[in-house]
Amino acid sequence: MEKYTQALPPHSPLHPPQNNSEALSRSPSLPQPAAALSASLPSSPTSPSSYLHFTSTPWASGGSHCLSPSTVSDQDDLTCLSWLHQRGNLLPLQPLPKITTLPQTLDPIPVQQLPFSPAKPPYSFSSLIFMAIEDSPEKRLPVKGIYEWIVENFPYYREAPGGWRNSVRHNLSLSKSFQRIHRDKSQSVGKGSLWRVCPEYRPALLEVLRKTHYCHRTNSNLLNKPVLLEAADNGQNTLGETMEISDLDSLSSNPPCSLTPDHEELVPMESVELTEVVGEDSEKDPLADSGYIELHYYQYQQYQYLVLPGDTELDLESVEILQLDAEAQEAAGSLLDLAGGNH
DNA sequence: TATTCGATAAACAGAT
DNA sequence: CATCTGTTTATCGAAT
Repeated sequence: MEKYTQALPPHSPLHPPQNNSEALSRSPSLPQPAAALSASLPSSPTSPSSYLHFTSTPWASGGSHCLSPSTVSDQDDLTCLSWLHQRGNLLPLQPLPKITTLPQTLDPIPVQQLPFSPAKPPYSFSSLIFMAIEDSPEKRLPVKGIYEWIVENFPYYREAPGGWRNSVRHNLSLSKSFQRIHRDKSQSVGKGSLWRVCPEYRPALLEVLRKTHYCHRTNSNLLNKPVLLEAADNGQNTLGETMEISDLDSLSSNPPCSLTPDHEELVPMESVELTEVVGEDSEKDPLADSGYIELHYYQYQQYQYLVLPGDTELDLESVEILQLDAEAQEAAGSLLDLAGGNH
């Protein structure tokens, strides 16, 4: 099944069923980060003067990813690794277009001009909203921004009846995973509030995404838009068998998420250097644009995880998860502190 | 078979 | 006034 190569704490959202790797197994109290990190991170920690900027695509720009200057508020998330796209020395990634197979026009494409109808994405609305918000520079979006992100990244919704927008709003209101944030009236542009992901539900949302991805993959690039489109084109049921992952309710007993300030900033992780994370076909999906496919880096409780792709495949089936111990955290700039240190 | 969950529709109120 | 946003309720189908 899934290839995890380390030992996660009992409360890990990605606790592996088995196959703990001794080489990557970590105890928070046993510093040995170099070996752990070097297992998947070729280079070792170096200059603290280099920092990784956690940034992402401005939701309204519709343009390329991760090109906007980083601000403090841009860097508040541990899961978005869009900064990877900013650093040519880290990844052989270039800023990727959001949609490589569809014209990025503002005008909707008439259905009759499309060679086929895009297949409905397998993701639940919660996942779509999650991706949209996480792909925003400040990890918060207005409803309209969520709409636009979904339409931009999933052509299905470009043509779908408008009811899905109602579903988005319904999901935002109903789901505990999302928080409504009142806008600063002095700077408010547009109606409504901003929405963000409740930090405590982020691991679960990530897990849902990961499982959804895994369950629907037929190749290593399941989520690539071309695959989605080709599947629809060929009438293949590449994404047909939906498997709903509903583990969010397992968190329903958790204390209500707090409105702690976003984590942010610059994280010294010069050591992170990845190669071979992208195949020759660099067409990306929205998850990949946000770093979900290539790599996750997030905090859960007192632990932090660095989820790396496997040797060559860029899919979540073959990721490796590294639990960063205290020393690694220090080398990485103490992300615990950045995360608020409330765990 | 009952329950759960997600999707969908609809109604409504408030804000812009 | 129209539109958008947010909430709530209800229903349905699929999965468990």
